[in-house]
Amino acid sequence: MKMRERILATATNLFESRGIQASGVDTIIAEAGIAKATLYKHFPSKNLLITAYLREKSDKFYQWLSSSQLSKKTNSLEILISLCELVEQWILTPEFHGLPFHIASVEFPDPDHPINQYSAVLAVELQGYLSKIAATAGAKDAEALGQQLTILFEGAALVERLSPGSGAATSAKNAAIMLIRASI
Amino acid sequence: MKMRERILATATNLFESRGIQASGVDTIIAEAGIAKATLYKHFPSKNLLITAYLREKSDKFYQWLSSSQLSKKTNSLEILISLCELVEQWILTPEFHGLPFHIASVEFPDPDHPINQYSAVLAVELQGYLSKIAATAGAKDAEALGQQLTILFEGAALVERLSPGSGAATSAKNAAIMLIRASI
DNA sequence: TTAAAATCAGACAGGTCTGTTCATTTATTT
DNA sequence: AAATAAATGAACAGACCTGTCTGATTTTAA
Repeated sequence: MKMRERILATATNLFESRGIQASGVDTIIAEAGIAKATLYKHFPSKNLLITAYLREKSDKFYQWLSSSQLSKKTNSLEILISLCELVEQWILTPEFHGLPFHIASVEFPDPDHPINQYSAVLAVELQGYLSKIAATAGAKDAEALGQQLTILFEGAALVERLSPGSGAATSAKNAAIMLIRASI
Repeated sequence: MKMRERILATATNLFESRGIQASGVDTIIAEAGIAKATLYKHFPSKNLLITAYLREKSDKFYQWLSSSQLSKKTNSLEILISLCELVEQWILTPEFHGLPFHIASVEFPDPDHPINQYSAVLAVELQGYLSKIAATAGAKDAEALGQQLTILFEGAALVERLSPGSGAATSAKNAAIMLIRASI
């Protein structure tokens, strides 16, 4: 299945550099150097290609987090602070171009559109993931802290994207650490 | 100049309910009940219409803030906490559909595109505005606090838009108040 | 080597978009 | 009432979009 990966990788690059809607199928196949029929054989519609892109990006983020030694920390405060530092790193990675599901939800604002619905699912997934870490770390109100961390994460991703180099990721990390300290 | 306002109001409604790119000129004129030439007389291009929309929305936000009794508070802590409550209210208003300049920057991700550039200007404007309030309230590091409030504001706007009724605005307000208390 | 599957190039349909043009009609103003 | 300005409806150009289809060619497997 080398073709499928190549298409997805090319689409990912275009989606993140030019936007999803702005990346036409013709552009994707030209960039990937393939025929149009080939793309439509692997992804029967552009929506399915976008969905695959969103799923893959989320998966990679969680894989990256779990591949760190996050779960090996014993001190509950350390776990959460490490999480904040990892998220900060993630945002400051040069390949970071904003949270994909969030961008997708803005590009497809219709609540009935499958891309918007899938984006909402991925957003809930993220908040659940962060809340779960807060819970295992023993935060007083894990749900509330999880939501606050989500807000800081998404906000920092936004501001850093709109004003690169403004230090938003670090600023959000510092805010998150303060909230965590107050919640443990 | 009644026509100009009518066009702008109609465009605003469509931009916020369906998205900017998804709202074609033909849809706008049909909804406003006018001829196409009339729209292009008042706004020579769609970009200028979008720009006018963004400018107006920012202006209205600042006007709304300054029309509150925010500046009449004497206690510096009270000023900032009132600000947080006002922003919370703003987000929870039924007419709120996310921060316009932020949505625009996602819909036009090309840094060379005039809409993206104007969005960046408005984003900087917001952070400067919040930092200034933090400074006059006597925060230790007004720039840092201003940025953190911006991140919380934008993040809450995002999450509340993607998951309406999730309490993100209130969650962000509580986080902001904690940061403010630590900074005064 | 032969049969099957995958990929290719490109045309095509049917739709959308922004922006222009023009002759006609409606409002406004003097 | 006459002159000026504004708004109308409708067609048009030129470009782009997703998705389908066809026949030729290449790659893979038996």
